[in-house]
Amino acid sequence: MKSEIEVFREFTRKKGLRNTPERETIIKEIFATHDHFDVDELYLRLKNKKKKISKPSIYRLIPHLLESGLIQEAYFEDGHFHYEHIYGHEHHCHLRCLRCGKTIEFQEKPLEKLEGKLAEEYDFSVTGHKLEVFGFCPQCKVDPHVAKVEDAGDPRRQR
Amino acid sequence: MKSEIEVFREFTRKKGLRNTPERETIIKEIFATHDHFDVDELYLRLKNKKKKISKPSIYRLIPHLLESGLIQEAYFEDGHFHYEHIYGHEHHCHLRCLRCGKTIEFQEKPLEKLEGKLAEEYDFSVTGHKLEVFGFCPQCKVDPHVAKVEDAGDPRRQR
DNA sequence: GTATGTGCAAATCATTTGCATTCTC
DNA sequence: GAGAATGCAAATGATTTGCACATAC
Repeated sequence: MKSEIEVFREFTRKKGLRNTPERETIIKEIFATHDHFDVDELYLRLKNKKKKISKPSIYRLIPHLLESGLIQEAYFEDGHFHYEHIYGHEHHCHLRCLRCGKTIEFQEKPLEKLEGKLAEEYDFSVTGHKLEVFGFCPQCKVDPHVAKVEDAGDPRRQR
Repeated sequence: MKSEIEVFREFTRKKGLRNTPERETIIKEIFATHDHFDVDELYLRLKNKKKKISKPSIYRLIPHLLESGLIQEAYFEDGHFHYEHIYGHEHHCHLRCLRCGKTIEFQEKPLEKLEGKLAEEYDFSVTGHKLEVFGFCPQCKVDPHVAKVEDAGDPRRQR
């Protein structure tokens, strides 16, 4: 199986883009953990490792990583997107509490049948999907009608 | 079936929130069309109708509408969320082009089995879901490797 | 050699917040 | 009458952009 770096090199070659050491450093860092990441956190991780990468370089790379299929948006929280790398890894979906914002990951059977149907019907080349299921977590559903809980914060706070 | 206004009144009563004419005006406007909406567009629609509603009032209402199940995030594009009202309407999912951002709505069979399983497994009270399928549209997949198309813009531009 | 990428600083712009006032319950 | 909600103006903070320089192809 090709490494993520190789996949990206191929992608840039095909698209007439350029690969750079900065980009490879960012990609390696993204794939260095199994966790989600967001731009700021990724920037800090790189900074801690004494890599001199600017935030704009990260922001400018993300659309390419999305398009190349290496990463995917996972969810939007705390005012910004969180991403997950999907190349070579099981992709997971998210169960989120509408009240406190708590997020749980779960695996679900691939929606391959649906993807195939959509590909045919709309003539799309389908590459993946994102599924979020909403509801109320055990704590928040207990008494969903109390005016004030020790608010864990709005699911959509900040920015 | 209760009207959306009634649903919201009940919600505020149960939660110890307050209902106001401004909020009812906003809710009515949201349900006045079948389309998606975003905050700015909604604000302008109200403005055109000579309703004096401020943007912060809309922003402050949205978390309540999400929690009450009247609306749901549809997708994030052009730097902000787009919402859809789901109360009393068929909810639809989205098929999006990773290249040009084109978005197509489609109906899918309810993922009820999955929702039930998640509810049980995680003790959640599940209220809905959001499914986005990604890929490349007929135009963009034709020659996905050309460096430049008459860019319809980045899917994730602006902010 | 040319066009693309980088870092920096400044600009954007959606969203949030402080505050004085108004209004629901 | 107390606590919420409103509008306004100002603040916040993620993302984008202009620019001069560096560098991949």
